[in-house]
Amino acid sequence: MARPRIELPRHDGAAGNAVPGRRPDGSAIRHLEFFQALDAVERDDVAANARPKRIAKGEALFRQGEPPRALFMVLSGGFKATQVTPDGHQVVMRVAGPGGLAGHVSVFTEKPYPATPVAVTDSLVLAWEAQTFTALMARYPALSLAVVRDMGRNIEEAHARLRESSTERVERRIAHGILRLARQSGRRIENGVEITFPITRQDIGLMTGATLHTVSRTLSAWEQEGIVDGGRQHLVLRDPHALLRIADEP
Amino acid sequence: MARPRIELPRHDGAAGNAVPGRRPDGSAIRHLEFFQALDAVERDDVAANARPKRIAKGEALFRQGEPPRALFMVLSGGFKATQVTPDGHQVVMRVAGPGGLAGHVSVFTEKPYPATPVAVTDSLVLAWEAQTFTALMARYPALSLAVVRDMGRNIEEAHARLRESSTERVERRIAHGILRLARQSGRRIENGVEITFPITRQDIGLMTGATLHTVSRTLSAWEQEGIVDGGRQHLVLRDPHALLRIADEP
DNA sequence: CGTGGAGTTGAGTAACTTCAAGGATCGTGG
DNA sequence: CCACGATCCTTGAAGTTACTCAACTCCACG
Repeated sequence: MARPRIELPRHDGAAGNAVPGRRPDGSAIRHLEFFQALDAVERDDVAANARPKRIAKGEALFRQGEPPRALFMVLSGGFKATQVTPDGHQVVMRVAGPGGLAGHVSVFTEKPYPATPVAVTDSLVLAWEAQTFTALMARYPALSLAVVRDMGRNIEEAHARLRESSTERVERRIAHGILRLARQSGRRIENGVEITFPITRQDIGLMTGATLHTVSRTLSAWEQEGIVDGGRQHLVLRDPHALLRIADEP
Repeated sequence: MARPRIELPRHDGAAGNAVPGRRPDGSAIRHLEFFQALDAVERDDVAANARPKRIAKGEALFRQGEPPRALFMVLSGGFKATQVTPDGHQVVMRVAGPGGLAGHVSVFTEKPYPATPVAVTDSLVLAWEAQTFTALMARYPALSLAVVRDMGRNIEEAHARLRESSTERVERRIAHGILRLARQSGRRIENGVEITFPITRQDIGLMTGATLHTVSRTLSAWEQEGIVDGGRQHLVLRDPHALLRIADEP
């Protein structure tokens, strides 16, 4: 699973990290759910128009405020997109794993990127120039529909979080946040579900609208009850069903 | 501006309220920002495939939980989309005025409608069958791009609210909520901006994650300071600049 | 002219945050 | 290989925001 650490990031940000070697074809994206509705020819063309890039752990794909020149799809690794408010607060808007799009919203609305997606692991992404991708969408209706479906899911998730954050107490929000993470990057193990995404208490707080203190306290309590098993940047759900109960009941 | 009260809603919900008279052509939608990127021929075809419907004040366009058979565009009037949580809480997810889409997200994700949009005034909408609209999108790339742009804005708004609800105090959230309303349905008047959308304190609370009590207290305080002028289901911003200050400063 | 939805206002309190301090774990360089 | 700095995590105590509970007023409409 561990990908060899890459040499050194050149320049700042994502610039100039193109993967040496062959240009991508359909085989790189065939397995992704996002592209299922495209046929082989379409996938090849879409992939051929992208540039692959490696992003080292801790590097940003792009930065909040920059004009949206490109849009990305995560092939491997993962990103957390954090937004900084004018007064210095931070929020984690989204975590994206393999198959996730990033930067597309800004490309379509033609407004600056609203957040900074930072790689939480060494990652591999495909990058399309803004105009290239919209041209592809015009050419392949199936691609447009895939985008629209993906954005629809984004909206539903955002609305779910919105609903949670204004009707639910912290404990339940944290439960929901963790379940969402598990759904997105959980792996069944021995006895439980492991969250493969490296994430701190702080991050969970920024995702659920709580302080890291409250998150820590809550997770400690759950650990007492055998519901989860925590570690540094690491979390295992021992009893997901109990979490579901906390998330959905009184 | 006042549209004559329509006779009587037949059946329940939105069924059977088709407007008698001519089928729509491009002229019905030409002025809407959403359709700007389409040419006249495309607009005609898109409009010709829609059915116009009148929805009386208080009626629902569709109901949360129903399968998404159609998607709608508001031509006149307005809707507030409220979602009811499993445990009985309510949230106002969105208000839509002329030019706003409704139900599209569910059509694309193929999941049940997540909320119930209720007309706050007698309203006129266009309705497209789900398959009809996706077929139109496949035929006209410009339509796809318009949809994608609109959804992008939805996402940005949802994220903005999400950020607000987890980093800001009630007073600022209320300020933001009211400014958002004003931007969407505000009308410049004598001295100030009137919110034409009929809305209760309760609704504002459900939009901003506050109780109606807190909203009432806050608005009362602002009224004292001459920032707003309130009435029953009615609100005038006397000093929008002051609200901006409250929304964006310490 | 009464009824019910909408709005106002006060008092008490719970849920979280803030403030504060210390402990655990990682990885890096000597 | 071990020491040390930087993160990350834990836990206690004090402090506040905004919610809950409760009572009352105002207005629009039939």
